[in-house]
Amino acid sequence: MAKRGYHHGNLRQALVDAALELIGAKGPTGFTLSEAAKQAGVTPAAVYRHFEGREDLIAEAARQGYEIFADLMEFAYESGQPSALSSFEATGRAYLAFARKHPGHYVAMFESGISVNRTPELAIVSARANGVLEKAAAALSEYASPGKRPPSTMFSAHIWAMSHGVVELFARGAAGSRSPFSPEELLEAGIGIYLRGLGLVPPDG
Amino acid sequence: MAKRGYHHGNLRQALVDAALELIGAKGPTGFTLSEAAKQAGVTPAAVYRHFEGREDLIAEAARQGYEIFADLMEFAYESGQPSALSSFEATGRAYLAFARKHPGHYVAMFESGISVNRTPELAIVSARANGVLEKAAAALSEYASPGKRPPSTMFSAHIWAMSHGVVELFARGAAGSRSPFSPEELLEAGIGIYLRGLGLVPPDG
DNA sequence: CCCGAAAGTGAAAAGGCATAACATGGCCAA
DNA sequence: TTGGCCATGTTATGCCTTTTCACTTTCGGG
Repeated sequence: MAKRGYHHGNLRQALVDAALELIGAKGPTGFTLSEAAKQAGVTPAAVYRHFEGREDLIAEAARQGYEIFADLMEFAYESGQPSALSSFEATGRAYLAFARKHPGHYVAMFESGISVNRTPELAIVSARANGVLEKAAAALSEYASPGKRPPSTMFSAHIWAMSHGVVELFARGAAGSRSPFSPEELLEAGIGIYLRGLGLVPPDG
Repeated sequence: MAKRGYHHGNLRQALVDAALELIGAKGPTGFTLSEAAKQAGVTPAAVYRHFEGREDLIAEAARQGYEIFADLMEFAYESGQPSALSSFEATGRAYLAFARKHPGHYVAMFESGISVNRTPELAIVSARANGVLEKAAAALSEYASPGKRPPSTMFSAHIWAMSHGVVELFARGAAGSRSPFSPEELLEAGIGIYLRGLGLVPPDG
């Protein structure tokens, strides 16, 4: 697996790994194709044997991120079964956990400026991640009175939006720069209030 | 005002305007200092008579954005008075409206990677915008039963997070790429459910 | 009127992206 | 075993961007 001699052996993935590390450390702007190449022990031109360019490399990093993300969501969903509520809450927590444990992937996915519609592959895997949350929302939604519940796609969109907003505004950047609360308690409380609004959790203290 | 001869007359603001236009059109990555200079009818080196560099120019664009944003929030707040609820809802809507009407400013503020703690000025004006939302949240919060309401700073953080999440995920990028709902109805419904969770609006249909 | 400082120019260094022509060596087939 | 194909990497090159430095032009106050 190590680069023995002229041919690297596994350059494509080595470049993705280098990109992830650099993007996680210095942001999508600080990341340069040249530095990723150097880190992989190769000249910048070699990158073009495996990717169409800088953007394409970032897109592949994002794709792998969505793959991991979808897997995590599915695992969280299973862990919460058979309770619809605990399944849902587990998937909600998975979002923040993913952002924390995979900063490079997270930034490539949500802060690098690449569109999810850039390639069909990216759209598909992103839809898979989205699908898990929607499934969890749909199952939980059954327990709400039909009169006041929104469509489950809207339900999941709300949860995704709040999760994303909490991560972007309060979990990234200078620590706690914008709020005295930890992102975890912020998100937990926010989702709790939202679910109470749907009548899905009891209005206790 | 027009650039008559050697001296421009108003280059600093002309550069900011060019930057805003370019950032709004091609994203923070697509924006280059050189192109902004060209658009202002000046060589790239001239930029350094007014800004420390590329980042500083973006930061100034963001600062002006926060200024407009804070003004909008304050105006929305006043418009809703004396009702705490309508004041609050107006400020919520102002977020999305701002993102729609000032894409360049919005991107410079939230997608360019500049930190709000970059300069004291930026931190102050951002705190001013934040303060309006917090004030609206605090006023409305009075009507919630003391037992189940969160601190008003958390309240406003939730609203800000959901607004930001909706804009980022559903209002920007390929239109409607991730949801069949318009950002406006998504946000309106989401905030409505959240407020119901706090017992601040009646649980009607 | 004149002279100093503010504001813009031109040139050049350093570095990134991208392409093209060239080099290497792994692997398959005869 | 050996010859050659072609995937993979390198070197060379062009163009663009950021940033700095020395130089020039103009404005405005004494």
